[in-house]
Amino acid sequence: MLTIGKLGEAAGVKVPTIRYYEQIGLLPEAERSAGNQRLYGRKAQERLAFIRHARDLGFTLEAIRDLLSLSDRPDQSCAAADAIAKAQLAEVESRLARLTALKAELERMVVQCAGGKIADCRVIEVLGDHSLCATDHRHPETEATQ
Amino acid sequence: MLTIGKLGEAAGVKVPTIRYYEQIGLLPEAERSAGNQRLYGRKAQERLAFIRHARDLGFTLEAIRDLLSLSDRPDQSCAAADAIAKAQLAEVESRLARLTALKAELERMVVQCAGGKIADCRVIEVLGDHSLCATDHRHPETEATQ
DNA sequence: CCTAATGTCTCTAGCAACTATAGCTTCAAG
DNA sequence: CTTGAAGCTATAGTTGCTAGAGACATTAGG
Ligand SMILES: [Zn+2]
Ligand SMILES: [Zn+2]
Ligand SMILES: [Zn+2]
Ligand SMILES: [Zn+2]
Repeated sequence: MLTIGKLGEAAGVKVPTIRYYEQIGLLPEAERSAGNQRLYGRKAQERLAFIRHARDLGFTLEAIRDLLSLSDRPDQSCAAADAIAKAQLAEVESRLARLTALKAELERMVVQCAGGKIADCRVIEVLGDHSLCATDHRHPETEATQ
Repeated sequence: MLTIGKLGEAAGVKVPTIRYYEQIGLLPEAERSAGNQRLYGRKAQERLAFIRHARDLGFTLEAIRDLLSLSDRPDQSCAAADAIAKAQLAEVESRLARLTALKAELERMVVQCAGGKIADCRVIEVLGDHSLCATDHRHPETEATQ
């Protein structure tokens, strides 16, 4: 059995984060020692590694909660799990597209500035006027509504 | 002079967001009408457009605060402004690199799953074991939402 | 001129996913 | 046996908003 510190070290997760995961019900309540300290076995370790890995891949805690409860029912179809992964892939792809546009725009700004006074700074100028931009990089949420 | 609603419409910023920007000192306190409602002129409109555009390009409010105070001093060198833009570009580039690795890993997961029971699901399997991954996508830099 | 509908006001609380602090108790090494 | 690290709980802070409650202001229609 591991203490919370050892578990965190093993999984690459900070101690307060583990307690936070327990608090929100992502990890079950840990066993306690005689002195009221949390103790973890192999199962908890695997569960935390799963969470950590999914977080690294950008899944939200809500998605991870669903994936975990799916993984607890090995006999069922994996369609739901695959759908969550596909949604996450789509999310990553859309962020990638947006960031690519952002990068292009930022590069343009930075390259075009000759480096003089603020009054002539291309960075400041472009920030004040989107029509100087080459791409439409506006935020999806705000461009769709209103 | 515009009311807060008209200003928000013009700039593509929601009304509570404008009040929030004032509250945190990003926008100056607005003039008020006889009935205590906020009124905005051309200068405020430009400032808000600047903020909106910089947000769209992924700058933090803190960076925008600095950029705004720089843009208020047109005689000074623009080196500081350029540095902020370059830092933002670097940030975007590093997020792009990470997201690219994530995308590859998610694609692999999704493609490899044959779609049967959870017990055989490649998605669940890979999430539980990073050593099944082809790339090292770890190290979670702050996953800012954009 | 009155009324109804919308717009605006302040204030508070909530969202994700942690992170940090304070003030304790428990544990392990020397 | 003492000391310092590690653990405990509870609360508050982070970023950039967003949502709600309950009251006041403004505007369009009849
Ligand atoms: Zn410049
Ligand atoms: Zn632009
Ligand atoms: Zn599957
Ligand atoms: Zn991995």
